[in-house]
Amino acid sequence: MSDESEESSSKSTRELILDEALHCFADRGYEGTSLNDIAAGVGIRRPSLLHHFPSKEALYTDVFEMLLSEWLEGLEVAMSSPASGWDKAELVIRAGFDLFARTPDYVRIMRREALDSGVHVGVDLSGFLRPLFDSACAYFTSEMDAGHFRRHNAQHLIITGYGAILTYFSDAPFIDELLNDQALTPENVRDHCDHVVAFFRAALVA
Amino acid sequence: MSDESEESSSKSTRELILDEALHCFADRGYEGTSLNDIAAGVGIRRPSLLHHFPSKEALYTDVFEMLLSEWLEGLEVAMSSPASGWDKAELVIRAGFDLFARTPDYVRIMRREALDSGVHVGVDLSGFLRPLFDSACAYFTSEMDAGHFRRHNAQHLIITGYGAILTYFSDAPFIDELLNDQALTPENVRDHCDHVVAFFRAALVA
DNA sequence: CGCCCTACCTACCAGTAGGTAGCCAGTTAG
DNA sequence: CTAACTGGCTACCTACTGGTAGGTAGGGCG
Repeated sequence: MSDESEESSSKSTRELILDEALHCFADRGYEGTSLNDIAAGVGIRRPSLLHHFPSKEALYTDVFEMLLSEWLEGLEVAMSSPASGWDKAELVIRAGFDLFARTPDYVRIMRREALDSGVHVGVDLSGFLRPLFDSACAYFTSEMDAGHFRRHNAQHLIITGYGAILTYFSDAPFIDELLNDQALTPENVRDHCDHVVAFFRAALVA
Repeated sequence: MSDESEESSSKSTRELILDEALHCFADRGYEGTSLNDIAAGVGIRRPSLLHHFPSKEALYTDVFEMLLSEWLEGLEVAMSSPASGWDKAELVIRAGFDLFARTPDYVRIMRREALDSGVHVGVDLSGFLRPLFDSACAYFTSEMDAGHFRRHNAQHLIITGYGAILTYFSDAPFIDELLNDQALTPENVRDHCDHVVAFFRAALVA
């Protein structure tokens, strides 16, 4: 906390605002977050915040584009790996877990956006993600055609995986309560990742 | 629509308010929904709405208790079935799909509540669901001990299933865009249910 | 020195939120 | 017939929202 809220020296005010906004929007949603909340978290007044961003919506859009660029980068790297067969699927799953564990706030914002069907964000969310989705579909389809994976509908498969993986991070507070444990500790994330990998392997690899 | 917003004869105003509130809260969240929105949807003014419910929070809590009682009833019936082995697991999955397909608004409210870690609702969410969770855990553990299912960590397994199934309904608007199709048509729900059943069967049954 | 610019501030705006007070029509009970 | 209750309404309150206007301290620079 101390190196986040006070060190104006290392991070610019603009970056501090983006960080705080990310956290607030993830925690309480777009409507539940006021510009006063964000400004107070940074230690400035609302008008000063609006000096750096023209409007609440623009700030949110900037936060969301930060998210998309980080996700696209992280996932494309894993998905373009030269591995094949189950190795590649496992690599992508583990890369996703690493990525999401590093940025759980992003996951929660994405979830909220999916629930709101992209009302707040100006960018075309599904347009951004469809290339990833299509390439994953193509991969699974070709691997199933080659007989490396059991036959499943590739689109349904990816949606199932998307839900299974993202939920662990987006619903972490709820899972905490259900398990009486911290879902997002490194060892619990690793355990759950291992489980998901083993589960999907059992379902896909004959 | 017509038999929902106007038929004061068949449904009491109180019930009409609960229905409209359910829909609004599911669609735009607690903070994103104003009492004016709900009242307008029912065709009355805000003060008249507050004649039936003492406050926004009380209204929300009532909606949520409606949800919980319906879910508990629906799922407990399926889970207490005398079936065993994979048959019972499939029965519960299909019951869940039926239940969620019938009440997608409930799913979205539950998702929002999990994201907000139960800030708005007075009831103890995880306390309500823990019995279901524990009994599901016990079931899978005993089936795995008996060698009917492949060995997985039961808690992780259920969280994975919870995420995989709920997401299809909570993120339906987003999935619509991704697939260029309506996720919640009866045939698409059935297709996805069949996929999830086959997928989990492949993962669990040796 | 004056000039501009950045980054902050206080004070204010209009609009809207949730909630309350009190009035009024219709129905029902005594 | 009247009293009480129900379920609406208008009018109002306070608190807070996103956003703007205008002012100021201080740094860099010709």
